[in-house]
Amino acid sequence: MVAGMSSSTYPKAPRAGRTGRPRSAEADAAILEATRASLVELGWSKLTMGDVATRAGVAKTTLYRRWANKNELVVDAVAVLFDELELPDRGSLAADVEGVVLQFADLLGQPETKTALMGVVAESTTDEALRGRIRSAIVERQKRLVVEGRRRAQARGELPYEDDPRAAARNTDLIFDVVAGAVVHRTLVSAEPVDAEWARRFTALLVSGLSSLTA
Amino acid sequence: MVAGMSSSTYPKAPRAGRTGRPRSAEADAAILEATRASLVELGWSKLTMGDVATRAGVAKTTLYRRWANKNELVVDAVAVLFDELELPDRGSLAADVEGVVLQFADLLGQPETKTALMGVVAESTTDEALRGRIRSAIVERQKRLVVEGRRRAQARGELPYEDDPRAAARNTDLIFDVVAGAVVHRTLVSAEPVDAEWARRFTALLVSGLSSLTA
DNA sequence: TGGCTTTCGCTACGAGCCGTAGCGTAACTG
DNA sequence: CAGTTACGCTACGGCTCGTAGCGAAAGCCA
Repeated sequence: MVAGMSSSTYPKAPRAGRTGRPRSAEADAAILEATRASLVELGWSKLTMGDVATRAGVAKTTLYRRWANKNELVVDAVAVLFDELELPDRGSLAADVEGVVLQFADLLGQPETKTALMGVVAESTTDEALRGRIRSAIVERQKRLVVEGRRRAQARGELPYEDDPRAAARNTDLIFDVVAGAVVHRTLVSAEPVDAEWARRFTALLVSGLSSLTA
Repeated sequence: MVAGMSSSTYPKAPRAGRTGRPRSAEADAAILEATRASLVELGWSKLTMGDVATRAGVAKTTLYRRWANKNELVVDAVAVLFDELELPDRGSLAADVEGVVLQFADLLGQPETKTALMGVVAESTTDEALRGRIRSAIVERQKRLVVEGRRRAQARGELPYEDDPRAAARNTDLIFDVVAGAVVHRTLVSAEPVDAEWARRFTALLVSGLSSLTA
């Protein structure tokens, strides 16, 4: 847990003034927890604001004081789960890749994570604001894992240094999309498990390319 | 257009008997077309059965005679779009990969495709039957592109032959998840364009591995 | 041709959810 | 204490869902 910056930044910020009764932090936590629980049981389309309110032991109006709609609520409810991702130094580039792949797969193995992630992505295809929210809350944060992994590999001499910062950024984006995309596709579209053996074979492909598959 | 086997296999099959008024083929086409149009304008969550019926010039009850719910309808409406994917021989493994990546990116560039694909995937995380429907209608069909591409590359001497059929199948699945996953993630999650330059760099990474990125 | 079967468009309906308004009460500030 | 804001609760109009029932249309078969 490094970041922790998931402060209570609602879409609907409380009035700038400082007086009056403050919003209940317990209600915040209860609502987000109830949202995750409801996602697990009901899935994306059958999740209702009324059900979340009931589970959280909170009035429905309290939800609407904080979030304007279902999409905003679910993004916030799930974003904190991604904060758990870490990248401890496992000694080699391949070991680092394998480790983060398995870690990400565990995260996507949780029903609320995969349901919510795909749901908000689907909505974001017709909602520009939501797209930006996903990018800042999830995508940009996770890229740090790639940056860190490359930096270590370069220090070990496993990868060449990249002088042009723009090219380095492009490579970071590319690697991120390949790693995250493969795990997401394997887990959610192909609906096959990401186990240690798959992680090992994927890492070999990523590090050495197609010709390495039968080696 | 090779397959074409997207015959009118409704979830709700007409009564096995052969007598009586047949279902209107024009209505079928109009409904599926209206579904795609509605996806573009309204997105996944705001698409309603009544709206689709109105657009198609058809009674709402006619929809429910064919499809039990929104998920089934959308899967069928979008599945045919994937039939357009081809894999012409472009002379080399790299060229074949680049070609199919750009082709797949074009497909995902259509609003109805990305909205529908992510929407049904999200629903499939809590719907086993829908998951199977996606696998058979989309995943398994597209894998043929990978099989064909590998076969050609082996014939050219670009890739070694694989004796063990089980290992070959595992490699096919792996490559499929990496290619499709990267394109989907780049397009929908990172929300960045898949252009010719990205396709070229992705192909280099896939064929030769991480160390090739700065070459 | 007539009889049988199934689909069609149409209308109507109960049920459920959405998002908001209004009220009295609770909590915190100066 | 007065002022301000959040809270729980109730109620509401509006929309969508999925189904039922009707008469008419469109096929098949004797």
